[in-house]
Amino acid sequence: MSFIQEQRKEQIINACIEELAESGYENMTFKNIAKRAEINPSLVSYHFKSKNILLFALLEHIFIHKIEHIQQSLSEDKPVIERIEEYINASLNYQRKFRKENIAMIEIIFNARTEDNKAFYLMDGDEPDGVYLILNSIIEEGIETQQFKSNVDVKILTRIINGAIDEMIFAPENDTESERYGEELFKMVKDYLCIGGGHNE
Amino acid sequence: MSFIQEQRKEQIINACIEELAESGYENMTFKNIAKRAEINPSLVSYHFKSKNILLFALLEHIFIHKIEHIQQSLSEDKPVIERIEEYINASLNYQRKFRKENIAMIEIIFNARTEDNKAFYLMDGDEPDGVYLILNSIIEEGIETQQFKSNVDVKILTRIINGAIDEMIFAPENDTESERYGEELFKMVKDYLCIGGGHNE
DNA sequence: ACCTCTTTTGAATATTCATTCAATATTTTA
DNA sequence: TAAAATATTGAATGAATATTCAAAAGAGGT
Repeated sequence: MSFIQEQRKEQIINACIEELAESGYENMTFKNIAKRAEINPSLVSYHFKSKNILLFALLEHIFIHKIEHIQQSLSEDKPVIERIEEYINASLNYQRKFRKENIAMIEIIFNARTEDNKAFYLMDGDEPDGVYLILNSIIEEGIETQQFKSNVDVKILTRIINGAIDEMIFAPENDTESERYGEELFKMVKDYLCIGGGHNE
Repeated sequence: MSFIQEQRKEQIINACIEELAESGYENMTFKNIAKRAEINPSLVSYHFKSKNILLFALLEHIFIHKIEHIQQSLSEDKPVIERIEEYINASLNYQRKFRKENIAMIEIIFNARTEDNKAFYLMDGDEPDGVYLILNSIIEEGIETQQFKSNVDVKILTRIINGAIDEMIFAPENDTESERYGEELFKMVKDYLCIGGGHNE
């Protein structure tokens, strides 16, 4: 792919993110995207053969961006439980710092549909992916190295944590609230997860 | 309002719920609604002056339905902590039993926008409402009666619990999984919430 | 049976959308 | 520099949309 193509595609994708964050999915039309990118609407069609192709590219772009952000926040050498804390904080941090990307992601996931009309958010991959995969493997490592209780259900805990994190979307955009939220969530998870936290094994 | 109007409106609302659950927001057109209800598209316009009026009516209908379902599942006399358990189970139960209504609700909340283009899911009421309000007051009662720790942040905990519950949407529709999920979530909350659960107060 | 109000229809309107295409401009290659 | 490939434009197409409206059908009361 030529340099100019790369550049145009990124320009279009950025315009999409802004349009989505500001005006929502139903205003993410080729016309509005083009206006924001200061190009001709047909050019969007030219670079992305169809709207669905554009949506998939957009989603992948944001996914990678988010995963990278979280990965970078995780240390290698610290105890596993601390990496859980880092994961929670990094996720909440992403929501604040990259609110546009985060909202754009939500807009797509809950609005877009495949060609056979299946909602993105209801697609059931049996294997965890994306950020789910990261958290999953941290917890699994904790169990294997006997730092976490052996009877923990990884899938369930992953879901609970990510669900709690995602819910912060609805909260007002306030840094201190978000930090406290992370602290409390982590406290809760730690006691549940760590040996000697009050549970029967 | 005449009897026939009541009846028609309910018929239209039910058609909407089915259309939303089956085909999603962008297929919830007057034409499709009418086809499902076996009436003329203009008749939908006649009963609901605009699409947004229909959306609000629809949302209210489902909210009330959900709140009633949860309220009915809560006992009056049991200890507060058990009502938390009931709340969690009733919420998860609703998601399974009334999946159509639940998905319809999500479709609206994440897709619909006010006339000044504000997303429903990003509207910030400062006061909690709906199911948030129910859980909020249960926790508050527990704190006041000193059954729960005094330093618990009600808003944060409410958000964590509801977030974890909502995330189960993404799970495969499996009753046993959902029940186990509720059990684990409750375990976690109970230890966090109850005096003698391992925390400093 | 007649009148009035409500309900329902079918057609018409105006708008918006993604996509296509031929024509033009720009860049790359030889 | 000439030729070829790529990038960009503006106009056109066809399909789908919410909403309006005049007319028809139906119901209830007198």
